[in-house]
Amino acid sequence: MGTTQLESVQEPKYWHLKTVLSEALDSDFAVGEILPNERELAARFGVARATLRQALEQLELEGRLQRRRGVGTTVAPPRVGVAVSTAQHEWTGGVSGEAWQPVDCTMGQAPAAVAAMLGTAPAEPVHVMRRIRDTHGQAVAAELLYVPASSVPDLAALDAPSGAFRARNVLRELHRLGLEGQDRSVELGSARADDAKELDRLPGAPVLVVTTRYFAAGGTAAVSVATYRADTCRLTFGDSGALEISHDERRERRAS
Amino acid sequence: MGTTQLESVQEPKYWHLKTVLSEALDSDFAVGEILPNERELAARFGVARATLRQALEQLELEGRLQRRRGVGTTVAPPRVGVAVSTAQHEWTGGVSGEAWQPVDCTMGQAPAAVAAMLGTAPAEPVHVMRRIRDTHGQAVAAELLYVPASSVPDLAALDAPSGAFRARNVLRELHRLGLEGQDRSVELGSARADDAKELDRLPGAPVLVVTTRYFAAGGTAAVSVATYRADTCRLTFGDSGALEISHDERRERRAS
DNA sequence: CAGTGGTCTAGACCACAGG
DNA sequence: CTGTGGTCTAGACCACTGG
Repeated sequence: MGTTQLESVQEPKYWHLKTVLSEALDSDFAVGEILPNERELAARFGVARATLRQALEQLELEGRLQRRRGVGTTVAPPRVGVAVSTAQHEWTGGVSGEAWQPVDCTMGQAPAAVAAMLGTAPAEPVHVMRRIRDTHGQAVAAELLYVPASSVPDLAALDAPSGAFRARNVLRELHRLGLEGQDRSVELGSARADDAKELDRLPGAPVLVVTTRYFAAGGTAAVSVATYRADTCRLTFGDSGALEISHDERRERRAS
Repeated sequence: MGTTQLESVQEPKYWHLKTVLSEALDSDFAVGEILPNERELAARFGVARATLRQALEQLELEGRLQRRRGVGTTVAPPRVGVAVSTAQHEWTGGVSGEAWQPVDCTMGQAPAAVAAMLGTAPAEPVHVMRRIRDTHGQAVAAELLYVPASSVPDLAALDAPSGAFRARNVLRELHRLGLEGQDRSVELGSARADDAKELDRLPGAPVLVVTTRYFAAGGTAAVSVATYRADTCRLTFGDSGALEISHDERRERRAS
């Protein structure tokens, strides 16, 4: 039977669907526009809702769509370039109220993996600081910063026991140490419940986990574990924090 | 310990399952060990296979599991740290046969977004080079390197029209230019069919897309789009390419 | 309240790896 | 060939958002 170039090779339906939807997004939809609901779309394409959802999930993973329960599916704006500076910006950021905003700071214990990086015993008390990073009014990252008590020995004992005030004091002490270098890694993860809440996502949402080791005074002074929303963020490194690639083409970079 | 009572809040089953499995992986399984098959596991936990799969997908996303059609589900080794050097290593890597291994090189046309970064017209001919990066005998990344013809004017016209030989010649010419700087971004993506094949994954598999702009001679000499397997890789930056974080840092952090 | 996306079920068949 | 994970279906109910 000379099947007339039927589409049904062995490409999964959801994959083909994703392609079709992707092209439709490029041509027929504007950023922020809401799509028909899932049942409607599934019916329109003649597939089960689960299959349609598989395609939508992929597109959301790629930052093309945004889905919110009770609301609907909207066309996502291009990913935001977020600078993960090679410099000391975020180190002092909490102090100057720049990118990172301290939320809380308590004494606690570092997870085993973090303790290993700090070179401390797992039971050694550390300051555990919570910081949030905003961009354009949107929370894009949640961080846990682990600072061994031994890194900031001069912290006044009469400090507030916790809270944003204490956070600023810890950061100030860290800043006085100076920063000799840092060491960073990026990997894919899924948001824990607490991070998800800060980032306004559901638990399990894909995130980029940036682990940074800060060196000062000949040792590891602190370790930061920052989780960035993978759907909306593009991490940028290096000199110019304004790389411009995404699903949308735009000239930038005038030879000024 | 048996099932206690207050487990049944409104935590999704797959989320709870994931937690249980994760702990089981830590305590009862060795790296490389194969798990019972999905139907068996689903029955054992009293859930539908689809629900069990949702938990497995999360664990695979976090690099804890590896699943292969026709084979089974195995416990994954810790993610391998892959250095995304801040230096010129990979620039010359293809020449010295270091990390990146050139596979092919043809004349072609850059995608619109890449052309924008190159500052060239979308129709301008560019060398499109394919490179693969291996670590411990495993392909961890596939790259497309776009080099405008104008960046390597001295390339002999009598070169091979394509292939790995031509790739090396283009890299040699690039190397002669010298490297003034670079600009990098990392974002989450899903593997295209061709990349997936090189990386021995299924299309749509999660990848970390590293886009690098190389500056030389006062302009953008080349653009690289490298896709790293997100399940097995942890990208490292900075001085020491040997960050030591092991796996998960689950931090339940329950407010009293 | 009605409508949305999120979760879950109990099946079915397919593509692939391996003996 | 058998057994595995991958895809797909047609339902159901739940949790959340908004008016």
